[in-house]
Amino acid sequence: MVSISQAAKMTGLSIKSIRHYEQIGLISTPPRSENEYRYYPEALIKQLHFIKSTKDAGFNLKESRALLELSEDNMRSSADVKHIALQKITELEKRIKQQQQLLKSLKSLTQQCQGDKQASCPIIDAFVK
Amino acid sequence: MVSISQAAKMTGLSIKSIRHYEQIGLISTPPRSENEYRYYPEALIKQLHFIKSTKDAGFNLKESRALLELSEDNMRSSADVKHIALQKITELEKRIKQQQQLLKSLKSLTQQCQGDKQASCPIIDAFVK
DNA sequence: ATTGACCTTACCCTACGGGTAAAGGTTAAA
DNA sequence: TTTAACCTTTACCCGTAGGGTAAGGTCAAT
Repeated sequence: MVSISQAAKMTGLSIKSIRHYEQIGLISTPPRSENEYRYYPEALIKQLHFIKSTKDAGFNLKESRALLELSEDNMRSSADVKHIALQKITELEKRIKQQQQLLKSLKSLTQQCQGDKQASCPIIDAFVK
Repeated sequence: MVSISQAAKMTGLSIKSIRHYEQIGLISTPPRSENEYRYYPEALIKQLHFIKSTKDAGFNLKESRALLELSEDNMRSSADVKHIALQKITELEKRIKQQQQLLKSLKSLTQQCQGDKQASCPIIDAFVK
């Protein structure tokens, strides 16, 4: 009979997030006590743990949903899981490269900038062009 | 007398974005013709160009706003600009590191996964724990 | 006169909750 | 018994940076 705040503490999620996941149908509907308070049986805590893990691994809620469904599907093939992971890897690699590019040009501009009281600034100049 | 679609083409922004920037007060209010169509004088096109450049450099609209204000401030000190750039650099470095961590663990998990018809999958196992 | 391309406002949608309100429940101590 | 402290509920608005779409006004050419 764990309450939502206890579930939050146990899983590392916020109360807000837990209710949000319920609202979008990501997790099963928790039973309610007489006073309408949600409570969370084992199975639900496990779902929440799972979601937290996938989130920590960089997946968004849509991907977390797919992974959760796969995790609960005894007939799944590991190929399907691997596919999702590989997509995320590709995405991460692309994003990282982009950001490294940005970082590089930003660093270069910043090094050229005096950073003093003068108004002249190569960073601004680069954006005005 | 360039129209909004012409302004969009000239700057590489979307029409939607241009109207959005106006709505949030990021750029000056464009004058309207008799039929209420917006049109964009030189000065506005320059602002839009500037915003596009800062966006491309990885800044968000709040930061773009600050940079645009600095760019139009003759009394600015380049130190203020450099400060914003340095913050962004720190942020980018942090994000890149995080994502590299995620990428690493995801790659490791994925390599352990057979990716066949079997259900057993170390990726799922990692999330269940 | 009609078509197609353009413009307008207005509304809903995204992801992931944070913040807050207003209302009510539970528990333990004074 | 009351009170305080803490818990829960629903419900709304806020942020990012616009995308999508509807419904309608305008313009130039056919």
